[in-house]
Amino acid sequence: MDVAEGRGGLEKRSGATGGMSANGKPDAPPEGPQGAPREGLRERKRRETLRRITDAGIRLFIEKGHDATTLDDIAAAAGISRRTFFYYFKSKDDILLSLQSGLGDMIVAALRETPPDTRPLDAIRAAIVKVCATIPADDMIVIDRLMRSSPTVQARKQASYVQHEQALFEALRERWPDPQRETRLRLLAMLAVGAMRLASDTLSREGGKRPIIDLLHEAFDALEAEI
Amino acid sequence: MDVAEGRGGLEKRSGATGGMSANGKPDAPPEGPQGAPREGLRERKRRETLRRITDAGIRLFIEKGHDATTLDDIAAAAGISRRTFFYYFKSKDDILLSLQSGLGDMIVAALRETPPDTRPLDAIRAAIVKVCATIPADDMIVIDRLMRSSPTVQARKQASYVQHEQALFEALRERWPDPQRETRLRLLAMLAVGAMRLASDTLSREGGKRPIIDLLHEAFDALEAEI
DNA sequence: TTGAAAATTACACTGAGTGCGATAATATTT
DNA sequence: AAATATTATCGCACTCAGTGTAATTTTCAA
Repeated sequence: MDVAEGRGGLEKRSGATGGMSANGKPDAPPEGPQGAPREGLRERKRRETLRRITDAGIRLFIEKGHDATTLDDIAAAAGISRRTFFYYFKSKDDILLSLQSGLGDMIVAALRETPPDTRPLDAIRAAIVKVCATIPADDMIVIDRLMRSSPTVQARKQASYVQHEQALFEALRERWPDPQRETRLRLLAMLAVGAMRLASDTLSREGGKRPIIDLLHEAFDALEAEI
Repeated sequence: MDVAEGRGGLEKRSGATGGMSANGKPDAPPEGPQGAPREGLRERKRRETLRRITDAGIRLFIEKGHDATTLDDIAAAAGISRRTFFYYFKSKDDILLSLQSGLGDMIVAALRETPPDTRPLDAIRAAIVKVCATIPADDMIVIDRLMRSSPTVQARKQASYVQHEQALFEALRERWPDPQRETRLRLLAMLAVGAMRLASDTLSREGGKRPIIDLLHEAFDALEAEI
């Protein structure tokens, strides 16, 4: 019983990127032409199973703690075999990590959709705010708490911030390719990811008292004032 | 065979903090009064064993790769039982991580020994440079390469940077307690750790062509120019 | 010397993750 | 519709990391 109780949204997970992005099997649907892709039975089942695994995992992590939850528990609760679990996720930890790993790409995508004449830092801020706004605060807090309960997961989460920073930097450089400013862009990427970290930490520390958007703007304002 | 070959210093490891810093058993010697602490047989043996384990681990990681090296291999090569390994290290990965984890404390310590009238950023830079100067470049590169060969170790390494940042921030705040500047100190800690990361990455990428000190100053200069 | 503390070990156990191969479900082609 | 390919599911056996326990030996201190 490491992490227990937990209030709001839990049966209606939302911004889950899906599993196995780095593995090879799922996460690459047939993709019909366009308009009415039809989505196929297989697709639907796959996503349902993915969802069932994720929900079962999170529920059990909350109920019994991360370490005390075995893969057999999760598989049983999700109605699949232990072996099938590994068809969807590379590891137990990836249940939680998969909810975080898509962030980097989402931010980069949002950055690209930003008006052409925006200043770099404003563009980054807008992209991050836009992405974070789509994630329910309750989910964010629950996931964050669970991640803290396992050192390995926590470490991988922090490592993913480094990935985000790298991806962000590359996206920035692609858009503002002036070599003179490369260092500045690197600094901005650091700063932006730092602001995300600060906001996320504060959100968890406060238990969701203030909305993540406010915390993000606050962090950006504070750091921007010092630059 | 993930990571193979490896040139220079390997039998003469140096900046190893020792094991189990977070566990509970070793790493807390009886500590004689002062002057000639006498060091005791027990101490000496403990450190020798620690060294044997570390050297055996690193050698095997290089020879056969991180994953292909089992704890039995390491224990056998170090002349101890498998069970005794866990008396010295919490996990296989900690062999590598222990070489990194002491950095934070060393930097904080060096920061405290800095002249009283130094500017924060200069103090940080001096502290980091001082600590990094004590670590042989060859060791740094080998360790870094090994760490990259295991995703878990790599993640934990990056997580340790976050710890360093936090420790650094707290040390700074302790010395410049003005609440007005708290955000700036946080930014400086981010920046400093970022500079370390940049320098360390470049060192590995270049294979040690330029000394770490130069790279550090370069990174600090570049980032400082943008602030 | 004697008794406490620390170090070493064996043994047995849990649980994560993998390789292999079989079978069933879905999709695609003819 | 039947044949064929692809994908999903599963079981089994295996390796290996890591832990709990308890016994034994080595070092230290009184």
